[in-house]
Amino acid sequence: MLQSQLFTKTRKEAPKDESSKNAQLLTRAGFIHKEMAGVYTFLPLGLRVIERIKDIIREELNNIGAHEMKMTALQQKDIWEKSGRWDDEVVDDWFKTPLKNGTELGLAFTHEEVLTNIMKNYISSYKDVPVYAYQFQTKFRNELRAKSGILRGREFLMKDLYDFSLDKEEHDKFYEKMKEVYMSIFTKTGIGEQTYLTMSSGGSFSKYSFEFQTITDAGEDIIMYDENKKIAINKDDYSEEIFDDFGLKKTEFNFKEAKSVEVGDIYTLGEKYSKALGLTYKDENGEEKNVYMGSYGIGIPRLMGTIVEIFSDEKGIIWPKSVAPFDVHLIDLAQQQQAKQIYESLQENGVDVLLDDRQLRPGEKFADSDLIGIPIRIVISKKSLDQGGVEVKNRNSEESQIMSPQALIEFIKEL
RNA sequence: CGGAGCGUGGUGUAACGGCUAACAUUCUCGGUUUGGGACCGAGCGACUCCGGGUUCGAAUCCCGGCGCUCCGACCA
Repeated sequence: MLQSQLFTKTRKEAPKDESSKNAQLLTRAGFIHKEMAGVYTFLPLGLRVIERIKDIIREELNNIGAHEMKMTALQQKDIWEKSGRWDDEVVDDWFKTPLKNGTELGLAFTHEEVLTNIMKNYISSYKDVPVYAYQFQTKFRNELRAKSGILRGREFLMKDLYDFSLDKEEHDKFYEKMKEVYMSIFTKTGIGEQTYLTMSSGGSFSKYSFEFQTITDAGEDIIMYDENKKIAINKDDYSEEIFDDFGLKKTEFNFKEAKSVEVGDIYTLGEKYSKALGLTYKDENGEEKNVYMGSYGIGIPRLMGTIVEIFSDEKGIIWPKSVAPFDVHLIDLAQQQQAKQIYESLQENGVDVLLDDRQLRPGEKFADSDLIGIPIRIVISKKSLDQGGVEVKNRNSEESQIMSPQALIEFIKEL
């Protein structure tokens, strides 16, 4: 992409209606635009990051036999009444609205009921399960208080996966697998080191569930975590009881306390929704059984915001390679043909390049580059050409090296 | 939903109840400059969030609304 064609601009100052680091940096660098509290537009750079994150998740989920689909954001009232979740006393963050013909509907806050209802068309035999289906969908939560930039929004993109299993045993196996898959996703997006599989109370479906908590001061949760054993307990649930229930000895752990963000959660739903909506199959003996379910969520903007909270310095964002909007930021200070040639040959080799072809002073280009945070910066200038090529520098290091255009291609391809 | 704070050009700030609402930045034009948001000059850009009230006079004081941020509660 040519930076001269990118319509967004950077700002020196953050708008005063943002105080979280993620929203300040993402706004200043031109990744997001706030529409209202908790509601953000993702601009071209921001969308690229979203798509990179989605790609990582997709690859992991497709690997274990899950299939992507896309459900609707408008949902009918009656399937929610069957599970009892239409009631404001049960779920208090609905956005509900009547149609012109009077029919009441809800804006999606989750999709258990919807997908369970869909699956009634496709699951009728024990041979039809397990089914693993997921989507990336806009979710609407009528939060009393949106906060922390893109970490808690009223409208946000969520990856939600649901498993439809034969029985508890089959579901449990998948659940264990998802623990690994989630960890792998968070590792690939760059926050593996800070992210802990965390035990917490499980809500209405089961006594306990697991969530993935990433340590950062921007978080609204508090976890007790063991760095070596790589496990944590949500502080709300940190008790003798939980140790007993999991058969663990408190003395075997060295727990520390930290603020954290819940970047993902995995729930066992059991037969709650299959029973409520009548999703059953016939087993080998012709007997009717309820499908056994689980749900697995990751808030995509929240994950993106968490990454920014962790990886930044006083100059701007420092994207992990895997989720950066571009692989390389090519900065042309020479205003000659070489930059265009390198730009094109990098692209031919499958490298995503942002070429800063604007006629600006070097200082401004460097400042923008640091703010936007693309992991590799390549400068082509009179100075670098005199020294025999281009200057390559990582965003997170001060050192740079000169290499020839040919060597550059090889160097980038190997990363 | 309880509490606190804040709403002034696109952005960030200033202005005792009293001149034409100021400064910086962005933007436009001209000049100079080209390895860390450089410099000089000239411009454009505001019903001071909305509605009432007090006053000779309100960005400023009072009431109501709306919006935003933060703390707490909530987060299936």
